[in-house]
Amino acid sequence: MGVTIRDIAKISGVGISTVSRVLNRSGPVSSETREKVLQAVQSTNYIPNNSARSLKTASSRNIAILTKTITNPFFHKLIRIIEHEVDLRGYSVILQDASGAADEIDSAIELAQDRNLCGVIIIGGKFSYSKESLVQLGIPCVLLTVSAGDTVDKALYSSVIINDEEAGFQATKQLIEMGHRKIGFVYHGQSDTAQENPNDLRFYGYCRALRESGLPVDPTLHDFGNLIAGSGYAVGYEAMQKLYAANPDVTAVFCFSDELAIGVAKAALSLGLKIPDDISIIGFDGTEIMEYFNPSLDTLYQPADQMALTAVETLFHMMQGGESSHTVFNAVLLKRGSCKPRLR
Amino acid sequence: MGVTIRDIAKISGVGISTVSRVLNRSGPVSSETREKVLQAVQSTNYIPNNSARSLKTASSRNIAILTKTITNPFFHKLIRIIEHEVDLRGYSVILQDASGAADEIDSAIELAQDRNLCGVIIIGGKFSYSKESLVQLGIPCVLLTVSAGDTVDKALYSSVIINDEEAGFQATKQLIEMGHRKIGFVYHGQSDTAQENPNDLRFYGYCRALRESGLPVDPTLHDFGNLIAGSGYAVGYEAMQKLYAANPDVTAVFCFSDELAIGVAKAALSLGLKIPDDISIIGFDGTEIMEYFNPSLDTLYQPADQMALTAVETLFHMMQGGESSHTVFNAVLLKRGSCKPRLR
DNA sequence: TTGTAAGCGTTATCAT
DNA sequence: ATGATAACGCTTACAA
Repeated sequence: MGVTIRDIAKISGVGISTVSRVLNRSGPVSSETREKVLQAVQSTNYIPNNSARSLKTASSRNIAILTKTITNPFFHKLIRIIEHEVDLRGYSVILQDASGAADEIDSAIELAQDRNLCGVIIIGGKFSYSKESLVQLGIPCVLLTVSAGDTVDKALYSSVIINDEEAGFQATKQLIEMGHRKIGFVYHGQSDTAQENPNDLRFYGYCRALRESGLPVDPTLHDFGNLIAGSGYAVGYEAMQKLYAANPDVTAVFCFSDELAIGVAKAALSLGLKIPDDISIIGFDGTEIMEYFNPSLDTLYQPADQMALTAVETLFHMMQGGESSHTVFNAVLLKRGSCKPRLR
Repeated sequence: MGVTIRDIAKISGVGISTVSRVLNRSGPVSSETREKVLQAVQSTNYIPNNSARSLKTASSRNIAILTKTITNPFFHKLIRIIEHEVDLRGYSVILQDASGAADEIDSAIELAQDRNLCGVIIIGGKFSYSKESLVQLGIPCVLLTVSAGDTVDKALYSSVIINDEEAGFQATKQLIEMGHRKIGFVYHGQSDTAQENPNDLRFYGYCRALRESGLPVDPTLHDFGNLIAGSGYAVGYEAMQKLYAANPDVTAVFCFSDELAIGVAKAALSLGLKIPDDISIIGFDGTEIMEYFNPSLDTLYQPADQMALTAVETLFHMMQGGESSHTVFNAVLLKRGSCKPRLR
């Protein structure tokens, strides 16, 4: 169908290996010859076939983004930036939603081998990583927004995360300092795995802040039983309804994500509560919608751009044989007025 | 590195073509032999190399999603569903943001050849399509949410769109029937291309409704000059500020997207206007956030699931040699109470 | 029903 | 500095 390297060789009157050398700068070529070849490439619109190259070099110039909770707007932001950065480097992004897969790392392994992937960035989710699976994966892997925990050798993968526990602590502490005593925490429920995940970590931060202030960790403030399977908005909405039913005297809610926070806020407003007069709300992620919501909502900003960029840089570093690395960013509290000191 | 078809052949004591036949059901194999081969595949965890297959068959089992305005939440929804459907069919999705590219169809052509793509779904944007480029692309192509217009042979591509003009007409007409006379329209500005695009089409619908009711098409109600380059939220916010400054007596706004509508709503609220008492607002897309915004906002729902599914089905139909097709869905007005009859 | 062998379009090794 | 030529792992005639 298309024009091949052989055509270019023929047209420019050189051998195919010379063409290859020109295209890949993989060897010495006289500037004269180089010109002729480049001419031919131009005039024919020649584009090297990546499958052939991939077959030969066992490297496809494809990296995959693997994700579970693909509905989260914050993840969209990450994906968008990753795609851009990867594109800049001449690679393509394969998007793979692992929501369905029981063991998503396995689907990554399969994809990696099948598609000659050069690397994988895994976003979010509660993945069950193990030394074995990471080794079997066989290609550089960066975990973004999650960590594999201390049980796995840190050299086997890289990670880019936020200081989840500390951020959860700070948000809660701030609410406490504002005089709040009944502080709800809305998240996706504590996980049963031994894995560290943002969900649990932020919860631990929440608990630590309460404990340090001598406040009880009251299950009715964070455990709402089974919630509907739906978007973060819907989950947050339902959680807030249950929270309020169990604790009409709740005065503040800290939410695991902005998505949940909006659901919580909407439910609060529907219950006739005023934000921040009756109830203070803090979200997590720092997505733009939080500013445009009515009223604007406080949120812990995660530097999505930097995190995504770091993930890509780290991945390419590893792809070039570099060491793995583990970066932790700090969340920044953006105050928009949805939190207010509690008057006695 | 990995185990190859030759290994499987050796292990199961057959020829490699037999293995291939088993794996692809591409020829007769005795069930006995088949078993042996399958055994070997199982025990070795053999995964065929897609690059080799792709090189040989000139088909990569990859399809690409090309998009410009990748920030739009409605597009995220489409992408998510497409990815899922494509995955179900054993193919992978390459995500390509063409925001930067001057001529995005060119980057599609390059990608198509380079990556042996099997098909492309192009979402949104104002692409400059031409017969030539579509022909040169050489692979099945589905335009989602946009059309190439009447100048291009409909056989060269498929499309899945919404009835933009009619929906714009209906939304505006409803506002008129509610008694509104000064109705703003916030969109991304009329394009200069000859291309049909949703932006212009909804605007035409807006104009038609006004004309049919004998109302003037007042530029100060839809032309806000140069707006900041930012998210839809930010653009909507600024547009509403300008709209109100020029027309303090505006009583309704129809927005091209939900994203814009939220920016518009936020600006209106900041200006001290009450929704819907002082101003009625309608968005477009039917994204979930419209329900959770405070107050909930009316929107023209686009059936994202059906549209994405249809796009994938159409693409695969074409990939199997089928004809192109052009599907138009109808937008449905979801009333949430952000529009109210205007009292004289 | 099965195996042999010839490519697919590259890259890379080796002579020249 | 350049050009044959042998892989890479697979599919697919064609032979057996």
